[in-house]
Amino acid sequence: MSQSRWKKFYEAVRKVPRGRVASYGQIAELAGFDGHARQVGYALHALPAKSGVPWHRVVNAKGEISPRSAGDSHELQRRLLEAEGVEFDAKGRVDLKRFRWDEGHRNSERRMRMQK
DNA sequence: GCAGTGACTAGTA
DNA sequence: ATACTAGCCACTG
Repeated sequence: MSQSRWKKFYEAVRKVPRGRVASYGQIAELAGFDGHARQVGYALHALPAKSGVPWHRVVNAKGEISPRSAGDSHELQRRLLEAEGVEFDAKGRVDLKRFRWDEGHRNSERRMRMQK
């Protein structure tokens, strides 16, 4: 089944640390399917709620919670993220400069220091 | 196999 | 800054 393909995405999502977010493209790249950002979204869409995958840490490239075609999961997503300490601006976007997760996260600390 | 669809992105206007 | 466009590619009917 195609699930095995999505499993890679799920594993990648699981790597995102608490209190951080990653973009769909980032997840795809991390999973070894660079450029398949859309499929990440599709995979998460088909993801069972009880899978244990922190899907709520995945946002689009703008740091925004991508609009769903249906459902209220976007509200849940925001609640879960705020519960982890992720802040949203007035437009409902995450401050990527502070919360975007970098694989190398080499500049994380530097950013922390420079952080406005 | 073709056409429509989408929880995306990077470009362009 | 926002709005629209064209690539993108796997899934579905």
